Amino acid sequence: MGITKIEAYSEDILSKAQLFKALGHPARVAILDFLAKQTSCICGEIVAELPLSQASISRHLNELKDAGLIKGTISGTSVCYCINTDQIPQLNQFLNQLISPIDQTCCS
Amino acid sequence: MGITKIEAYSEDILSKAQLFKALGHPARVAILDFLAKQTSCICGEIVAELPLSQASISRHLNELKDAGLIKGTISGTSVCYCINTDQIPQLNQFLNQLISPIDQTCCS
DNA sequence: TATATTAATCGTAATATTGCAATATATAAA
DNA sequence: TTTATATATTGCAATATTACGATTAATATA
Repeated sequence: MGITKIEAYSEDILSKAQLFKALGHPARVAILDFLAKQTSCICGEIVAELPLSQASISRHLNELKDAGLIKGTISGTSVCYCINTDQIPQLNQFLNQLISPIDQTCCS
Repeated sequence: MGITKIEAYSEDILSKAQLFKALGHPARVAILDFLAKQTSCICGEIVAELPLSQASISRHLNELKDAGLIKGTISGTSVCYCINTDQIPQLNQFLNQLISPIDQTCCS
């Protein structure tokens, strides 16, 4: 999506931005939302759930996996996807830091 | 970034995806990180802080503003930007829901 | 008024994303 | 072994994003 000067930012910033980016598409939010309500999941069910082709969903699943937001294991002809919670606290912490009490005297 | 079938998702999903998308760039994460440490801020200081041109930063600030993640008021020749915390809880809640205890029997 | 300062906007080039159709791959079942 | 089922991958075409330089707009100051 255009040229990003990734070399100029800290690992920490880049890591968060990448995770948020992976979350920055309705299909992927919907997939995670769906997975959060399941104990396990097969890709096919997601295809039935979302208004996208199987190929598109496969791509989104792959992006989520690359970002470390889901993990999957192959079982027979189906693949089981689950949410990988490892990265979530990092994002929650960042968001909480944004809320943290500051004296907003200028823009309010 | 390609054609997204936004009309097919719920408002709730779209809203979250849009916020995450706005957070999905290192420059914008860095801007928010910087703003979180200030009580007030002038755009010029951000320009000095980041490895981007003034024009690029102005665009990122505008995107953050459009997303409702910052708010700004013009004061003299400078503009004061602050974090708008209104949307944050929505994201925190979503992330927490992803972590929420589920019986992951399949992918572990 | 003229000049300096600050931030927004415009134009353009490079690159990334999205979606679908078609195809490939792999396992299960007949 | 053949066929069916399920998921992944590839190859476009359309569109969005990013960054920068140059310019513009607006205010402050001399």
